[in-house]
Amino acid sequence: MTETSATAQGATAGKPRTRIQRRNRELILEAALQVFSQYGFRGATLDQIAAEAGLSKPNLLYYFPSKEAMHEALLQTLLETWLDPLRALDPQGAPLEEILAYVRRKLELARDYPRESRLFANEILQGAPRILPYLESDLRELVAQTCVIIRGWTAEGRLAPVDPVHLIFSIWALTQHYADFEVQVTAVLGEGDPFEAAGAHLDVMFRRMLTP
Amino acid sequence: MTETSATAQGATAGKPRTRIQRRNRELILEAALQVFSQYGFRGATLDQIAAEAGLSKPNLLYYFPSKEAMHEALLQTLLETWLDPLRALDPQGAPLEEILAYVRRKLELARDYPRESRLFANEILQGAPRILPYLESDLRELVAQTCVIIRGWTAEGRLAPVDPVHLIFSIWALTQHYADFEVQVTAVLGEGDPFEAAGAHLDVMFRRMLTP
DNA sequence: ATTGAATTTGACCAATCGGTCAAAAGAACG
DNA sequence: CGTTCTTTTGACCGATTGGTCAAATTCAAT
Repeated sequence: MTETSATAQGATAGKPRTRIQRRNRELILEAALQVFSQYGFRGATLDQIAAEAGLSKPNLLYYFPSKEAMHEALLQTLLETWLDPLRALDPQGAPLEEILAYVRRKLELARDYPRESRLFANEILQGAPRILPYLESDLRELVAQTCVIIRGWTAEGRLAPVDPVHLIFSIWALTQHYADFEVQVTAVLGEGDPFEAAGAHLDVMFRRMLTP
Repeated sequence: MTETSATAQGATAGKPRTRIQRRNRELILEAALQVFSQYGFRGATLDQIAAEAGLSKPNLLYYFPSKEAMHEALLQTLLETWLDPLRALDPQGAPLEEILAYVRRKLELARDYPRESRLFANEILQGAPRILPYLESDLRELVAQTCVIIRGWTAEGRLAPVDPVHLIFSIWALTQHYADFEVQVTAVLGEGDPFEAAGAHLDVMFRRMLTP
């Protein structure tokens, strides 16, 4: 009672309860990802997302209070999973193999979740208005920790001397490029999966760069 | 006479004649670059561009027939200058130094014209609807030619064996990353110019990668 | 100063934007 | 079956979108 707005009760706060809620939220987020990743937040429209999801516009707003809420939901789940591979770097492991595994995992992400990569790219291009605080706190801290690990490896002579931060930037740039600039890559390369050749290329390159 | 629309006569077709036309077209393109590079074509609005340029919206449309015309004008001048450095690769030069010079020049472009880089990134992210034909023809051809040069160098043993196309992709990815993801880079790095350290880093990395 | 062209703008337009709401339609359960 | 809660939607809202247009202003050259 009290004040029940038109919004789904279980949808906004707490987890979705019924299976139809789960299904439709999934449908909407999938469609929103498709549209946001291509046109960015401002360039995307609710009508587009609604059409893509096969739902009516008011129905979208029954599950999410606003366009921004959809975007935030996507960014949140993205950030959670996006940087996990970096956290998986094991200081005890073999340095070169650890980094190569990270590169491989990151390239897999670009191949399997290119839209998520583009969603992130769009957000950054627009000045990261919604995730800047996160970048300056959590991400920055995570990078700093990883740099300690890398510096340790180089100090032990198990890794060629490298600027650790820019090494990380390099990995991000090289792997995400194949997702974010996929159109350009395939336009230049023609048909065929670019990721296989890219994987081999990156493996060789990083091996040369980092072998002591 | 005949049919003079409200559009500037010398502005649409041919080069701008009066200095006030030159100045205002410049003002508009500058503002349009600012807005388009941040929000992409769909996310940008004429009111935003008008405000940025300090002109009224109808005045914008006096110099350009449409929003799309502004975007096209920007993309065209961009494409002309963007790939010149690649054309400057000299098959007679020292392979490693030629490539390093290209990397340096590309990084300078990212530092001095980050908005142009982001404009391009936005266009690609949206599926390159306006420049795909160019990518599939001119760019593809240029890359193919460059690959011949690189393959020649490796065949002569003056360059470590590399997949030439993916080497080019790597250069693009690494240099443009500092322009397109500038917000993220500075968020992680804190204040200070990232380009100096990036330049040193890339120099070392590519030297290791490509020294036979 | 006057004229004729170039430039600027306020008012306006149809279409689309994100979002609201009451009412209809569908499920769930006795 | 009827009832209650959930889900869906058509109609609608004010604001903003890209773009038009006639009138007003400024400019350049006599």
